[in-house]
Amino acid sequence: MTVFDELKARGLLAQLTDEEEIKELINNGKAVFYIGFDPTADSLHVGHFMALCLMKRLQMAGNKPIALIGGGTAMIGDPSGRTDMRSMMTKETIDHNCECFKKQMSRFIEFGEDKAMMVNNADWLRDLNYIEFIRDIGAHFSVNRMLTAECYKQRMEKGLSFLEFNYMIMQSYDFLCLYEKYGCNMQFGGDDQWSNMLGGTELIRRKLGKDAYAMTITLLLNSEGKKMGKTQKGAVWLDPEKTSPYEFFQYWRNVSDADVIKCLRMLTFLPLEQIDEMAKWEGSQLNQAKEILAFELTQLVHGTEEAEKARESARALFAGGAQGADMPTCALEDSDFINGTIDILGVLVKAGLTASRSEARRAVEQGGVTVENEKITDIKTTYSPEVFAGEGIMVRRGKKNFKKVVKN
RNA sequence: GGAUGGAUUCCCGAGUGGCCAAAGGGGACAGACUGUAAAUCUGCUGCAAAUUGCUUCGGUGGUUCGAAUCCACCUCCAUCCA
Repeated sequence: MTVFDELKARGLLAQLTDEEEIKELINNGKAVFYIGFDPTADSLHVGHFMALCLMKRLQMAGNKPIALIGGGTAMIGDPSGRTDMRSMMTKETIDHNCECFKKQMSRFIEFGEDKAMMVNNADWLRDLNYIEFIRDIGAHFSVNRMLTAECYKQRMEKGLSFLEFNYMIMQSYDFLCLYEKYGCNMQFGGDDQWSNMLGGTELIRRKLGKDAYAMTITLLLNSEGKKMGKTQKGAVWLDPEKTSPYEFFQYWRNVSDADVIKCLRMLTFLPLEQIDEMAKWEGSQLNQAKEILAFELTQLVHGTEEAEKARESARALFAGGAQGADMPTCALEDSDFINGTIDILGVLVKAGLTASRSEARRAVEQGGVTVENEKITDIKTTYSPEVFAGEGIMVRRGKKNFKKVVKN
């Protein structure tokens, strides 16, 4: 199966400028392509992960990837797919985030001579001369056309600043620069980037009279049409400090039935035949598919060892087997004890299982708190330091939030 | 620059002097049922030393016994006119 066919079969392809031409290029390893990542946070998340996987797949087929970090474009903020303006980030924050991105990306993609390349558009965007730029580049853009672009339409109601309006031009200019410097003839990105990407191919045509191509990846939406990889706490990060391997595992372990197969196809490297086989599973059997999904992804992101640990912990907790040694743990200090005891509310807050004592109180009152598999019903329950000695105790809020609490 | 409308809790949105920690909906969280899924039902949703106290309705001052609500100024947003 060719790369192109595989991508298609996995449902990764959304929109393409020229299917035949792109197929030809990537199947024969003739593409030099780039994907842009705006450093809007200090860690990559699942959305980026899909793009990185795509890079990897294409690299394996002999194509040359360029990872572009948007140290320049992040100064503006992409209005695509947003209903409100992004908050402005300082240069320092952006630069810090760029560094974080670089580190994380190197774990997935091999960079170096004849391998993948990493560039930062801050290098050419931040020092642009305004007048020169708008004469050279701005002249090729029609405001009328731009306003009809989907990414701006959404913002026509809520308001769009001139700053953000320029984002498309910057991204188009990136493509032009990469084309000229490195012969980059293709751009990939999320489906919400489509109009920005078209801006680039068009700019190259107008400016240089050459053809360049663009292709978007399907956005990973759940069955309710919401972007996956987001929780109420925020994104599911790839940084183990921000989203622990266990939490990461659990996120995928908990996707709904309707989404498992799609996720397996789009995110994992498992052979399609194997996934097709799983697609036949029904009912509770799908639970196994979820574990496979969670394991595969955790392995890709955090390595085999962490993936196994996460799987063991999860099995232990939910299947009621032996307690996993790698449970998320929280240690109490002497100062957490008042008059030699700590109450259940204090334990919950300290363990990060609830945000406040009020919330902890509610959780207990509603019968959602369990300590060492015994339901706690009295909010006045207290514990002395000895209880936490050695292995510590298992505190649980709700079905899926566990923490082992020990004392130093 | 001018005119008008607006800013309320995680989000949408009601509230135009005390009965307001603030209706209703969504979401989140917890319980039941299940398969760590979905759907459904129930509870719950500012903080705390918890029949009470404290902080919150864009910001700062003011009027009043009492302000989310009235007044002044400021900030931001939308629409129309330039």
